[in-house]
Amino acid sequence: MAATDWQTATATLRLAGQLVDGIQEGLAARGFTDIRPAHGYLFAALSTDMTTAGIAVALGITKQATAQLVDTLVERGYLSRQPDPRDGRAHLVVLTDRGYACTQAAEQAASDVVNGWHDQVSKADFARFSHTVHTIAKPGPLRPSW
Amino acid sequence: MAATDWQTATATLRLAGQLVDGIQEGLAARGFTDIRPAHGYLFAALSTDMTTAGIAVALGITKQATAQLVDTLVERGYLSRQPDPRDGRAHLVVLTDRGYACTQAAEQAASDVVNGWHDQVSKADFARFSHTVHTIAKPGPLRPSW
DNA sequence: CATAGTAGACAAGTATCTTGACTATATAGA
DNA sequence: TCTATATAGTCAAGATACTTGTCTACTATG
Repeated sequence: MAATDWQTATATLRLAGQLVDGIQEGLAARGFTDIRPAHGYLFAALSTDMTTAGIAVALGITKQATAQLVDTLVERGYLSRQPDPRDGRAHLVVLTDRGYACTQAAEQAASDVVNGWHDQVSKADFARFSHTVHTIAKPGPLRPSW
Repeated sequence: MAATDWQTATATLRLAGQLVDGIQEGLAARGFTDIRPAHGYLFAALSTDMTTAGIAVALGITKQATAQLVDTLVERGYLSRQPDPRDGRAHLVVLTDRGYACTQAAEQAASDVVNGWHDQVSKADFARFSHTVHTIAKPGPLRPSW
């Protein structure tokens, strides 16, 4: 029996929810208990030498919301703000060692979850699934699902 | 080049986010502009003759949070509360006509998004994708991704 | 050098949850 | 039947993750 589009949609949403929960649990198991999913999305958007405004664009949220998340992560020792040598108004947001360790742990936790998927279907099915997801998920900001 | 597990994970999260955004836009296009994703999750959890407490279990959130969402949807004309003939403490939450129309619109909007996926890959790839998603997404509450 | 644009901070408000405490009703056991 | 316990729902307060609006300091353009 073929699944309806609606069933495919809800299964996709459940899968994403379970992935987020799995990453969250994996981070907690690795000692990062003060990180929430929203912080993970920020980490994922972070590349080198980004300003708050740049992160806001990458995340698709406002500068103010970004600044609040960055504030929290600076307080908790995951990020620091450095003056931008090329712009007196701006600060560059950089990962601390702890922040880098956290991103590594998050990637491992995500990998563990995806490996669990791998074990439930054939190698060929998983490869097709992965390929299809990459094909149909448009590039763009990685944001919370609301 | 095979994608890493991390890339598969992030693509899955982007896909889910785009699905939620698409449903949201589809609902707005059909005239339901005062519905938010959290309300959609509640609609999805709703079957006939459910109490607030039952919905809370189905959604995986507290009774209080459920009651607040139901309050909002009653105010906006999507739901009504009826006394439960079998339990003097309880109220049955039922869809109004408008609420039913909204769930239909949401399913159509979701279907439109999934059809967009369909068009980007072969029929066989989509069928495998759909099957794999159903296999690896564990049953359980359909909740927001954080 | 004047003007317009951008980075970020400050303040207030909204949506979606949480925990804790409470009332009213239901149910199960002595 | 009476009592103890569990459950449905409400009220209140607080946390998190956003929003809009406003403002200052600095940059860039012409």
